[in-house]
Amino acid sequence: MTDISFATSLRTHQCGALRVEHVGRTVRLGGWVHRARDLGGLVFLDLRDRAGLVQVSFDPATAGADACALAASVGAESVVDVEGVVAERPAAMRNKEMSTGDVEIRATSIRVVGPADTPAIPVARGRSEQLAAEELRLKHRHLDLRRDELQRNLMLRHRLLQRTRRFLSDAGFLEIETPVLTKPTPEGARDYLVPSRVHPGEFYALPQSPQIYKQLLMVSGFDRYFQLARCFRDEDLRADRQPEFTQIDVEASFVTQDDVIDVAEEMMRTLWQEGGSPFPAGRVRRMTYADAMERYGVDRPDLRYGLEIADVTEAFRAVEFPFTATAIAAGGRVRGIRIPGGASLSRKQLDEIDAVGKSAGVRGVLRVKSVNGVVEGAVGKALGDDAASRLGLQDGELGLFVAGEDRITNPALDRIRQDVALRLQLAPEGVNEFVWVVDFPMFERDLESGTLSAMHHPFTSPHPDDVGRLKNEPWTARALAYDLVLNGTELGGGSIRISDPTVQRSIFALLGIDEETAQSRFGFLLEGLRAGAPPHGGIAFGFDRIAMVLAGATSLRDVIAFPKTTAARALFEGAPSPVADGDLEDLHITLESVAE
RNA sequence: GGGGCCGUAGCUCAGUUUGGUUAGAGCACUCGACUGUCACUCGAGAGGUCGCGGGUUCGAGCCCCGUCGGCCCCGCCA
Repeated sequence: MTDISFATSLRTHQCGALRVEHVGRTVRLGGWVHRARDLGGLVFLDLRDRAGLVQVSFDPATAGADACALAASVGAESVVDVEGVVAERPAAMRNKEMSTGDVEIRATSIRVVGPADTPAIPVARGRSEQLAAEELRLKHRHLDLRRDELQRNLMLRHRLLQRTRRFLSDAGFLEIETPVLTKPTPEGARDYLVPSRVHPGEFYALPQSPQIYKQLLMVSGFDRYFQLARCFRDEDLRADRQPEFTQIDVEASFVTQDDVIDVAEEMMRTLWQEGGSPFPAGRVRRMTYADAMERYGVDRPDLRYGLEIADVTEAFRAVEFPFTATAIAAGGRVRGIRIPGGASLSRKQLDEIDAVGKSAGVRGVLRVKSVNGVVEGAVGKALGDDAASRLGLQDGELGLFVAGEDRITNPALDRIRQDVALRLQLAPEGVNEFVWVVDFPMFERDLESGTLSAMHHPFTSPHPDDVGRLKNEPWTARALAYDLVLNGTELGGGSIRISDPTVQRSIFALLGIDEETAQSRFGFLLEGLRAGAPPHGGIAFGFDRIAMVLAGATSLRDVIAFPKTTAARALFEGAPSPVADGDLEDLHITLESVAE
């Protein structure tokens, strides 16, 4: 790191940056009063800035009685201007828990330059004291952001942003900004709409992603593009979902899937290094979507632990066993996971796991224990003496099986698998298991209506081997689409795009978008593709999620300076809020009564 | 749209099971004492629309209905 001077006209050093090497220097500091200790004659203030804490001592002999009195009376979180001398602390008075704990400032003067009200929520907190309720922390965000944890998170976020820019810029990618006021897209998530004042009845939309713009930049010849793009989606929120969020948006021309994956993987490796978290050596493994669904029941498998899904349909096929018979007869399968050491799960825990399965849609979870090579109970009776081997159960293993169609059992097995891993603490600490999931299907098919929708987005190129399937069985066609998954969380995804306007039209047709609709919604893209489009593709990463993972946070709110609540409210600034009638008139908007 | 948990002093919580005198504790705050503390210590004090509205009851922080807000999850998020 380069040595930056934080000295200004009003201070010589940062509080938290003082060390033994500064001993003897006369310093002037500005900072927040973190905590005060008034011993009567002596007064100690812990002074805080973004670099950390430093102890300032006030002795009547050096600072004078007035300065001591002022130091004793200044309220927590006030900003003070202190002058003094850096002194080495006697051995017995050092504080090993402070990075500045070998020194203190012997103050000669103090001024209160920013007096503070008693803080609504505490900033300085004792070791065992609870954090204030998140509602209050969001309401008084300026105070909450003073806490060490959030300071560190936002400083990490800054470093990750800079590292991303440097990595991509060094790799020849150009940072190009795209509009925030853009065109509504009926596909995908709900748009945030912005009314136009000069065009009555017409609206802009905030972008869900810069997808079409970045493709047009490829058409324009900008080869390699990136953007730390703000995106907006008006959908219900979760701990890992905010209505506005930041994507690392990347697109490149004359590339294949492997080219995109190579760059993206190297970028992730760089960011994990910046975040100080281990990134596995060598190439990130790849798994097909079909494989992920078969072995883990999801398209974003957590590979920190085993518990792979096994198909035991054959063991039950010729057996009269009510739990499985109807499912098999209906063309379903019997699948489940085998848990080494699963015998330690209590009856109550197994009932809870059963409830997890049921809430995910299966009729129940079959529990099978192998003890001394023998499977007891109804399953043992039905399958016979070799039940354990037919189910692949090692001695002492517990099998949890469900029966039915894959589309039901996959999500159930996924949840059961995660639930068991959590109970048995199977995911090792500090381990990062990355995996590229590739060969996603082109489409999702609604079973009732038979309509197709794009799995990734409607500009995704079909897999060259599956183009022939588009005509008669498009729902079996794979796409050139890929996701990067870490420990069961999707970090980002992308695809090779369609660069041939004819292909794009045929995909629109499959999605039920007729020529006229395609023209009105995506005309500018189609026109671009007709103007000579290079083969291109890209990827987008959820930057906030990456920051969250690397900060060790459990909520996106802890890595965003001013986040929204789960109801998409901003408690600090109070948005959204009603506006004056006149403002609405200008926008040609009349409200229906919202009073009710 | 649905399910779950939560809302009592500035903050964190107890009190709600089984309705009953004046709603408690720790921290913070105010005042006082204290010259080596570092979550300083000690003494005293102040501080409450029990989220809000309605209902049941002789009586509601506690029971019922509604509502607002926060968090977690399902649906949703091309």
